[in-house]
Amino acid sequence: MNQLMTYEEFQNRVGSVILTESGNCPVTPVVQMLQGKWKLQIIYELCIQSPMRFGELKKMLKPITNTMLTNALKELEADGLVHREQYNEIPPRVEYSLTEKGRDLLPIFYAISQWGMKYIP
Amino acid sequence: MNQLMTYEEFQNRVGSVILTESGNCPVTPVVQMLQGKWKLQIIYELCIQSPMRFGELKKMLKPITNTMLTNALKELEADGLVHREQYNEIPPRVEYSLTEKGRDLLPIFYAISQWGMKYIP
DNA sequence: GATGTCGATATAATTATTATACTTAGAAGA
DNA sequence: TCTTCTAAGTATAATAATTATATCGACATC
Repeated sequence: MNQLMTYEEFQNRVGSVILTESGNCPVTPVVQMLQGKWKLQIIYELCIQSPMRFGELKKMLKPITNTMLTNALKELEADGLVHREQYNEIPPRVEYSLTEKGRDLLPIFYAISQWGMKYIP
Repeated sequence: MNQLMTYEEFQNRVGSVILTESGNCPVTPVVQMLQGKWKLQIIYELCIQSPMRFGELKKMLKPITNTMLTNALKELEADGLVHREQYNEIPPRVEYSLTEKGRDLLPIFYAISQWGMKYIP
């Protein structure tokens, strides 16, 4: 079982438990990492445009609060998905961008958007 | 823009806003539909094995509570992703399975598992 | 001076999730 | 008969996550 497994192989094997080389589930921890009301949406915005300032992200995710955006970005940075670049200007400027690890989540959004294209009216 | 868009086309276009034919975002509503601490994990379990009884699901998702499993399954059913089949026996037996709409989420889990294979130690 | 900017932080109020106990109708065992 | 057990929930209260609102800091502009 490796990362070159095709979708057809995945389909055939998903009936049994799929594990990484070290015996872990490759799905559950990722789902947990992306858990939280805003994380996926933040990452998707950064897929569309990157880098993005704090205020731009806030505008795109409109009803989000400062608290949640700050906390989510901190956790995404801690997980290595997002890079934070701070410029020492007044008023402050902070830019967020996806790391390679974060950009590698793009296929997930492709799959989501394919589903959405099919089922969202 | 249609659902036959390849991943390469998606990659090239994700820099601009991607929309369904009716002008909606095909990602955000799906993300919101799958929001909540347990929904993705429940669907993944049902990808692995289906149908599954309430108690089996509960065992697989171990620390989940009755309340959350019940509520999440109700919402997944309301969204047409999960089918609930109740048998009038004592003690009761209720089996949950994925609908076609639910099974079509499988590519999302494939993408997630590919990422997990690459990044989870 | 007074006001505005931007990326936060602080606090309290509201939801979401968890923990615990309980319900149901009958089967099986004592 | 009477108690115990089952499976799929429901009811209630406690805890955690999210939201609403106000504020900070250092400087620029009015």
